[in-house]
Amino acid sequence: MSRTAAPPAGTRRMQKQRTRRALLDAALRLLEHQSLSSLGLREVTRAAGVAPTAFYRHFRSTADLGVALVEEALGGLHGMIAGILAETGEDQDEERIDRTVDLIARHVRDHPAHVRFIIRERHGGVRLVREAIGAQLRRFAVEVAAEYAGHPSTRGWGEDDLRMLGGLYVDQMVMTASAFLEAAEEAEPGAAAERVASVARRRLRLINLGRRHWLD
Amino acid sequence: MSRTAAPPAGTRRMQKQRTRRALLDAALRLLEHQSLSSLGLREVTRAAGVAPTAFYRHFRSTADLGVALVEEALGGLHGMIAGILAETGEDQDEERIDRTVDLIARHVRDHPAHVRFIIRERHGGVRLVREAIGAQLRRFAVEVAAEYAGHPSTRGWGEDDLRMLGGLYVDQMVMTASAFLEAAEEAEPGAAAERVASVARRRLRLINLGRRHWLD
DNA sequence: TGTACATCAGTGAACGCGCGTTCACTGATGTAC
DNA sequence: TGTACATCAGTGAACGCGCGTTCACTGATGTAC
Repeated sequence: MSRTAAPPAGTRRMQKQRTRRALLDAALRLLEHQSLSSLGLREVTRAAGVAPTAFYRHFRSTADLGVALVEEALGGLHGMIAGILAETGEDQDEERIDRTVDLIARHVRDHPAHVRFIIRERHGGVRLVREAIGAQLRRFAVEVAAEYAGHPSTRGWGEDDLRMLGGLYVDQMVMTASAFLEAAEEAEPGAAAERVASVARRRLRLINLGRRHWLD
Repeated sequence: MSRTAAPPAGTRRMQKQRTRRALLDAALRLLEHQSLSSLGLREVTRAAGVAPTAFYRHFRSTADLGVALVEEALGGLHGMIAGILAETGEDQDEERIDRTVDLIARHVRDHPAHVRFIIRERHGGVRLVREAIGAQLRRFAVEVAAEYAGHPSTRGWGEDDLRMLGGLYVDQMVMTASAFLEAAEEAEPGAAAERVASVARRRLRLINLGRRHWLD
């Protein structure tokens, strides 16, 4: 182990990843109380503990960083949705509802900053980020629609109606996530979250009733 | 008509209102492409054609201006909702849906900047504005719930369920307004708007079906 | 293993610029008589 | 109606500050032999 021995391979790449992570984490923290369109490059690097110019080694702009956050926040979620829908059968609406709402609650609890970012920037002032989020949510809607396409409860539905249903479920999930986030800031977070969960379950129950009577 | 005659009463107040309007309009125009949390005071006064310091004669900050915009955008809408619900009877779901969706489409067409502002700042980075919007939307939800409380189709419903229903309708309307706004930016705005209207109508139809079977 | 050179993530100084806020002011409008 | 004073919406200069971006650099890591 001489002092001039070669360093372990990949050290440089790993260090770069660490700095990138620090930038993303700093941005997420700062975005709790402001919008992406007012997030400053110097602000982020200061919070991350690097020089302002280091930013450019990782992102071209804060908008570019925002697009990376969208991928990070939503890119890995596609499996999950299919998971819930596959695990519970067609005639277990209630169980599916409980699982879905629980999963959203847990996700918001575990990743509040990412969730807040998505909800805030979904209609925010940075076009590229708005479009990236929109594209991901449309993918979710298509996936949900595809899942229901094989179910007896939506037999005979047209393509358009299935896509309408998928979009309705996805929007409902996003609104539920948003409500859980707001609940966390109330006086009694636990009680507020339980109220949010109750409303979310009933909304889904009502939508499911509508789905089952769609072709009446 | 001497040159030193007294000016018409209220001239000063009217001129102040005109400047205030110019500031609000300039802000609305600038907010088409950015969020309130990145809107600058100097930016607004420049666009309004007044000195930066004139801003303080009207608002304490851009956040304060934002709260004024919320009141302007949503304050006058409370009558409209009750209007639709009162004009159409309980057994005219289809007509009520058509009227509602048409009214939203028209409102978005006539006041796109206000609608965009509300949708963008509903989850935006400025707390006071977020809370003002949330309070207004909760009022709408309560009003819709109160309207349905007297209807035979929701006889026997609990208070909680009625509020759940009101919130669901209001969220649906906001999402529809947002979709109309996005439609206006697509390649064929007319066709896109018709698609949005179609999806919105079917979503409301499905929710109405759920409502009618809630106590089955 | 050791050496010599190439790569490149992060640095620090410097720039011009627009920001929010303060202050004393101006001059038209409003009011009291 | 005319006069004298008060009010106050809008001005313009000045301030200190943080911004995004450029540039040449440093020194640890990577690579070829």
